[in-house]
Amino acid sequence: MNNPAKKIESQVKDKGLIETRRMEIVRAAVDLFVRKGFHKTTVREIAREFGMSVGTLYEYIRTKEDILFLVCDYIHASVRERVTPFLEPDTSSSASLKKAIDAYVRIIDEMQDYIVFLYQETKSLSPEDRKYIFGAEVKMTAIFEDILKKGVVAGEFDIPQKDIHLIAHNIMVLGQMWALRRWAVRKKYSLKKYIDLQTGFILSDIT
Amino acid sequence: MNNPAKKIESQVKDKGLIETRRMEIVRAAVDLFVRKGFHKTTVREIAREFGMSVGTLYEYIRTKEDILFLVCDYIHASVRERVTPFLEPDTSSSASLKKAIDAYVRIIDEMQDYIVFLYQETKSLSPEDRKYIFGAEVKMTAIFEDILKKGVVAGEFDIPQKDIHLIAHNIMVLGQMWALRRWAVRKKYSLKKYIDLQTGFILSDIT
Amino acid sequence: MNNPAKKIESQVKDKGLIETRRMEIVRAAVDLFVRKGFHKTTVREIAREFGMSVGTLYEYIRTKEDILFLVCDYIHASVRERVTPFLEPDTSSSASLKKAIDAYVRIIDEMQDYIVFLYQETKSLSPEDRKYIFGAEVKMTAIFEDILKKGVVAGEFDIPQKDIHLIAHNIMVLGQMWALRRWAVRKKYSLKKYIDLQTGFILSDIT
Amino acid sequence: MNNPAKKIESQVKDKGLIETRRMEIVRAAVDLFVRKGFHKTTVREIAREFGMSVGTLYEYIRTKEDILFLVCDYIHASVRERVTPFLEPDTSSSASLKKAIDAYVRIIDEMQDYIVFLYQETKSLSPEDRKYIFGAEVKMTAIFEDILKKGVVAGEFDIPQKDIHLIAHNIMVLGQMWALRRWAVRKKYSLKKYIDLQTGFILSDIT
DNA sequence: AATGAATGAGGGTTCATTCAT
DNA sequence: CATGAATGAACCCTCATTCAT
Repeated sequence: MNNPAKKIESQVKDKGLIETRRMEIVRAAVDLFVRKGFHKTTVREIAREFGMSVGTLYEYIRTKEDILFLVCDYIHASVRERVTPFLEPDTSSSASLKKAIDAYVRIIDEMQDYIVFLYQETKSLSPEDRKYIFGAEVKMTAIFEDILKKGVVAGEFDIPQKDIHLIAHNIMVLGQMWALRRWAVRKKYSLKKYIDLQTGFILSDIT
Repeated sequence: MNNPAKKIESQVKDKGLIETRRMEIVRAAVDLFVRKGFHKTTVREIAREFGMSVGTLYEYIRTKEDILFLVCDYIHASVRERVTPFLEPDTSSSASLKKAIDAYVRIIDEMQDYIVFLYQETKSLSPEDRKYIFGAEVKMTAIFEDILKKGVVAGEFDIPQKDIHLIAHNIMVLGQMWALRRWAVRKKYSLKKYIDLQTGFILSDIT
Repeated sequence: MNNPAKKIESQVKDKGLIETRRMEIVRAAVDLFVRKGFHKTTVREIAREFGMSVGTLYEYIRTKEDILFLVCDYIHASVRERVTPFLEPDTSSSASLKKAIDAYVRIIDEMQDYIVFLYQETKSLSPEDRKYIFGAEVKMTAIFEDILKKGVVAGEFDIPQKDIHLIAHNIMVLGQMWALRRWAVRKKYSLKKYIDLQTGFILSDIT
Repeated sequence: MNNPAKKIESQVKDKGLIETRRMEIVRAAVDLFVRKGFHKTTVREIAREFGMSVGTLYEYIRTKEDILFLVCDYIHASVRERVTPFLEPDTSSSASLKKAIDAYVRIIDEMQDYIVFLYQETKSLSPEDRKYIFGAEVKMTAIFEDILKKGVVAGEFDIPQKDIHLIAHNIMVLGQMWALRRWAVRKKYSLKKYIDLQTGFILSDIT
């Protein structure tokens, strides 16, 4: 999928195999982590899910926290990867924005457990890894910043240069909110309704 | 401060003493939790900070998770308690709302570590306790719903009945975002600027 | 017995209890270590021998290496303690020396397994602890240096000042040799014969 | 170099190759062992140093302990091999002895780390292997016994038949002491001075 | 003959909780 | 009510050895 900047050491030499196995590890771990939390998931459980022995698991990582990093990175990359196809310019800037927000929130809807997990366990990463993950969040935010900027240039959006950053963050948060506050928001609003309303609010802020 | 609906069992009979001691426990635990996370904080450490023995600590709680619950409850109660004084009706509904948001975000700013903690560790609570904590969040949200409703009744705000709920949540989130995304938002905006901008967006949505 | 300069941290507060328990730990560990070697002895085994749980064991030490240190210290202290009574000045310097060597070698004979162990496992100590243990060896050597010096002062021994140190070491080694090379030396010499011969050699060097 | 009496099984048929490879293994392992100790050195590390895979390594040995045996044997053989050239009879028995001791201690000085290692890790060998290594020590001791016996026969040394054995051991120990007690002895004596003094003591015992 | 990924038993250590005093 | 020593299950991780390729 992607190649984390951070290099995790491995006993195994075959690069391709490392890639494959790590993907398997992530897939095994992510659901366990989401269901039980990072701390309550055992390395043994991951290995079992992974379908291999603990020993083999440790051939591909150094510590349990490496798995957490791999998982966090995977989630972020997945979101970005899945949003990307919906980012081609549309008939108008607001159409582009609408489409992007729509795709983004729908993807979050599908990955809600993962998003919640990300919010909760990022803090268990080492400062260094945490920084890397924040970097991924920044990149994601930049996607919306770009659309907004283009809209301003096109004369379609009316936003002071300085506020663009904040609105991009607001869009990010509005998406995450669908996952983080699902216990409340879902009771009253369907996904479609939620997207419509929130998109409306954003557009009213910038036009 | 407040009396958690949920009754945590205790070996001790004296109700007043229970109250006092639990407050001490919370104060000892909260900083430890915030600094190191729930899982990485040991009961021993809490007892040491608490100034009493582990044995005594366990006279007032049943499990480590009880402490987590107590702490979560305490944080929530603190926010609500500190916001309340700023809720008296002002000259206009929008003035009331502005004042409430301002107070709310400023309090979050002061308690940012606690807010972040809440987001991260609530999941470690038992489903029952988690529900209780969500209830507290609902109550908090209701504060903003009330103000919005009053503004609608007063003819000052123009919001479909159904959207009020969402906007109240948006306000809640805008506050928490100041804590949760501080690593990004703070680089560009001062607290005052942030409040001004976000309040502006909310008002533009409802007037 | 003695109070190691080095303070090993403990979870337990009662100083007396620490002393008692550590003595029990040492006694449990020493035979296991001697029989199986340090690395092949499990902390679990020590605990079982100790008659308590692993948890309890770890209340009194920090790491397995702490046990090794305790054991090494104990062995050294035992030898010194048991030699001391035989160190009162006798009718002549050579009588004193003979008595001291005799006592020393006989004690080594009784503690031979321990002595061999000391030679083999000291290297597993941290540099700091190793230095401490060497210090004990130096003190022991000083006992013989003292006797030799007194004999020189008394005009009974004829040794250049500079050589005293080496002869003291030779005496130390002659004792340890009885333990370290028992597989060879014992086949040919009884303990008494060994002591007589070696004492003779030492005396012929210095008179 | 030499051919251990003990036959270590091997998957490989080619005898010459076995010999060569085992020599490489020893050379790879010996420094690792000396530096980190037997238990703290992993087979993986040895293979890496050896420049081949673990699999290949295991073609030439059965267990990690086989490597230890090979290394111990190698060290012993090295000492004996290097001492041998200095064993031709000299003008007199005491000249021969002096030359032998001098060579022996100098070689120990050069191989001090190895000697210390031998003392510390021999116990990790199987009883059978240990016996073999002791045999090597016996052979080495016999070298000095021979010189002493010749001196007695020549009428140059005056030692009761029975004591020869012990003196030979004393010479062995005096050499090893230079390595084992280097932390103490070296502070006061140069190698040359040490040899002179100790040789003097030995000669005074036997003439 | 050479490789190196796979194995899994077992090691040291931690820590929430209990209970005798 | 208070204490803190005792417990032991459970955790993360290592590493000698094997075996399919």
